[in-house]
Parts: sequence; C-alpha cells; structure tokens
Amino acid sequence: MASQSIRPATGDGSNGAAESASSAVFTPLYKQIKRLVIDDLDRGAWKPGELIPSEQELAVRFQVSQGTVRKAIDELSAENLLTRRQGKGTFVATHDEPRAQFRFLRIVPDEGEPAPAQNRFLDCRRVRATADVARVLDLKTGDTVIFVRRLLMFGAAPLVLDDIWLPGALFKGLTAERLGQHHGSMYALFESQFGTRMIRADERLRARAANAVAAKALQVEIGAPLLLVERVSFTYGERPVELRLGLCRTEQHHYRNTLT
Amino acid sequence: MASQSIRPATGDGSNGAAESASSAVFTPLYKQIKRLVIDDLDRGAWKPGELIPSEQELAVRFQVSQGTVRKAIDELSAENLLTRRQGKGTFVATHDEPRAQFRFLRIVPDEGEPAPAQNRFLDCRRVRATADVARVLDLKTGDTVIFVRRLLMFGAAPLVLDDIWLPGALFKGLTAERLGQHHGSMYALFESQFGTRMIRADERLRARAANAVAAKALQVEIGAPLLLVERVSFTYGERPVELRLGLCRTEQHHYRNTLT
DNA sequence: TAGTGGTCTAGACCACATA
DNA sequence: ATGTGGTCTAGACCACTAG
Repeated sequence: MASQSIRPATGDGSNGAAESASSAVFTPLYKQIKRLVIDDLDRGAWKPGELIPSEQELAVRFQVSQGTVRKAIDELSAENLLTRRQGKGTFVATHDEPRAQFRFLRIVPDEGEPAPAQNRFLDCRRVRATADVARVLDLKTGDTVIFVRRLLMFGAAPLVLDDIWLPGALFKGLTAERLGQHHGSMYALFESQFGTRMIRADERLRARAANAVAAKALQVEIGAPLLLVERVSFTYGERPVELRLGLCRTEQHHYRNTLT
Repeated sequence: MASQSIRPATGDGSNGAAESASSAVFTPLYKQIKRLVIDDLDRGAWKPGELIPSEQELAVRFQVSQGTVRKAIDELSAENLLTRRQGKGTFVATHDEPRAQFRFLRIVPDEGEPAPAQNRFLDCRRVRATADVARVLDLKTGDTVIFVRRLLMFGAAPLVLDDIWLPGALFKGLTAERLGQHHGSMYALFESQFGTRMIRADERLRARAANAVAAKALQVEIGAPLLLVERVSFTYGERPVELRLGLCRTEQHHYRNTLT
C-alpha cells in the first residue's frame, strides 16, 4: 500500500523515483516518504500517542532502505509531528505529554516556575462566521463556527481573556460543559475527542488598551495596556482550524520567545 | 590538530571514542565534532561569510567518516551557525545575507512587504553598568558598558525606540558616528567590525504604557499602549553580549511569531 | 572537468527498553 | 533474548557550481 512513485528497488544507489516524464523536478525519496507518512497521520491511520510501525517495517513497506525512512522520520520528529523514544519506537506526537505542554502557551510568570493555569469558560455557542472569521478559517461567510470565551486564571488572578473561533463542522458537540470537564490543555481535548490535532500556529502580537469587556474580566482599568495575541492554528496540510484573540495582563507575566 | 578524544580510526563501526575510564557518559562522535567546530568558530578560525573546509577534508582531519562530519554540520546548519550551499561548500553564517535579515527583526507591517527600516541614533556613550545590567551581561557592577539609544523609522514614521547595552570590553571604539555610517543591521556591523556574532536571543514581551521619553520619541500620547521587548542576545558558548529594551508602536505593525 | 554538498544504500554495532 | 531507535562506516551516484 501507499507506494506511489516510490522507486521499485533497483539495487543500485540511484534515484529511480520521482521521474515520470522529462522536465520533472527532482524530489528526494525521503521527502516522498515523509509526505506519505504525513498523509497517513492526516487520515488518522495512527492516533495521537500511538506507536507507528518501526523504521525497518516502513522501509520494507515503502521499498527503500532504513536510512531513507530514518531521514524522513528525523524531519517529522523535528517538526513535532512524531516523537522518537529509543528502545521503544516512534509515536504520534500529542499535546498531552508534559514536554509539549508549554509549546503553545508562551505566557509565563516573571519569577518562579510556570504554574498550571485554570480555565474558566465564560461562553461557548454556535454562531455564524463573520466575513473576517470565515476568511481566516477558510470557510464561507455565514458558516457555522463555535465561539468560545475563556478566562485563564493563574491562581486567583485573571491573566488572559481568549476569544476563540473553531469550524463548526470539525467541533460538533463542543459545549462549555465538555470544556469544563476536561483536564489538561484545550488542544489535548481537541485531538483526543475531535480528532483535530494542532501542529503549527502563526501569531501576531500587539499592545492594546483594555476595553470595557476586557477591563472587567481581567480586573484592570479601562485603557490599561494589554498584550494582544492574534493566533491562527493549523492542522496537517496547512489547514487553518482555529482563530484566537487573547488579551493578556503583563504586570507579573510575560510572553517568552527565543530567536535562533 | 584538534583531535582530542576522537577515535583513532579503528575501521570497524564501533565507537572507540568518548570512553576514558569506566562510568564515562556516552557522547556521540558527531557531537564531539560539532563541539570542535563550534570552538573553531568561537576563536575565529573562520570569519563570518568565509568558506570552511569541505566535509571530506574535515573527515580526514578528525579521523572520522564523511557521514559523521556531515551529521555535525547538519546540526550546526540547523542552528544557523553555518550555511550550506550545494556545489559551493559550507560557509560561516552571517547577518548580512538577506535570508537572515528578518531573523532578529520580528516587527513587520500589518499589510504589505517588510520594508527596509532606517536607523536614527539618538545616543551612544560609555557608562557604568548598573547592578541589573551587569547581572544580565555577566559583568561586575560599575564595569564599562556602551549605551545606545536608537529610533527605528519605517519611512517617516517612528516605530521602535531601543535602549541597548553592550559590554565595553567587546565594543571598544563604538560611536554614534560609526553606527550611522554603517549600512545594514547592527548585528552585521558587530560581527564584521567587532568580531562578535549574535547567534541566539531570549525575548520577553509585555504591554506597557508610554512614558514621557517614549511618547515624545515615538510621537504618541503619554499612556498609549506600547509593546515592550526585552532582549538578551548571546554569542557562542551562551555568553550574553547585549541587553536591549525596545518600545514599539503597534497600530500598523505587529510582532510576528510562529509556534511549531 | 573537477569539486562540493545531497541522496541512497547496506551492514555493523551501541544504547535502551521490555519481556 | 529480542526489538527498537541511535551511531558509524564505506561506497556509490546525483545535483549543482565554477573554472
């Protein structure tokens, strides 16, 4: 199965693949393997947290050497789609593992260790997508989307007010109750209960004065400076699946980032 | 040269290195090679932009296979310390190449392409390090540091006000004049004229109300919300070499980030 | 044509986890 | 003992650059 233009095992070291006619662009074998594995992940052949076949098994399946499979998995591992565990095998990455806990939560306290935050869900309902929301989520204006308003608390102190929009088709049955019952990050719930895994996000950060709604929720004065985080999250295939606008107090916390 | 605990070319596939006594921790050969190359970069054996020896030559020098050198260089390339160019060779990365131009400049316009920004240097002088500055830069309180105040302009509009502190010992002779004469990024000047290359930076972002100084420089009202970016930059060996506090207007621009 | 990095293979052995 | 990923080698050929 799943062996499109992969080379037919010639035995020499040449690349007998990715060549159909004349002006075909050169695509390395391991990139093709990578693509096939991503497609399998996308269609849910293996669920988050599950063990995928061994390198040797994939090598046989795809009719390439183990080293070529290895290079493909190396990249998928670097992109946080897969997780390697020596002696055990290779697993589909998940938002549950503590290692990935703060990958999508960049707000941390100025002093001390990042403490676990509590969610308070202020709203959760089905609405019609505005033109803006529809454009970002690649939907049509008026399509059903789920709107969630969440207050993130660090202890007793309100820290972030998030407005979140999700495609209704992917998140049927999402309610404030289910959100409240779940323990762990929202993305962990999304992947385990709705089969949608967030693998990348683009963010835009700005400073913005608190409006009335934000001021009340975050317990600051109207006009107080807040950090606005606009996030679009993507699943496999660069498909956008979440729009999130977060307003954050930054007197005792900050958004951390590393430039490399 | 430079062949410490590297294996003495046994010919089999085993790892004859990194083993001195009994409870020695295992360190892969390619990690050792990587370390040696970084040390060479640190001591300036090859300057930014220069060609380093070929993989084959390094393999002979270090008495390992080309594949092992390759893996070391792969990682250094992924960390932006080296740049590979097929057919040409491997080069020391530099802040001049347009590819790396926006690696340390995350402020971009909401609409349209990132336009080149102009610098206006408001101040540049030698001062004594305060306790805070000394701690961050790993100096002693009272040590000489260079203080630079810069206004970053997008066209005629002031965008970012940066206060920058640099270790005096590393940047002797840095003046507003030399800063003004140089075309290109500050980091490009630092690496070409002072031999200090920034390879990583940690940032903390907050929202903050404009004070009198910032309001005047950025042409906003006092109290207007600004994005505060606190940056500590590092050179080889995790040595801090720059503290930067930037205040940024974000009505028409934003700080972009990608979570992966 | 020669030299560089890029890909691919085959096989060996090491480190780690589990039974 | 077995199976997994992790490292290392040796050698071949491909893609790209430049003299």
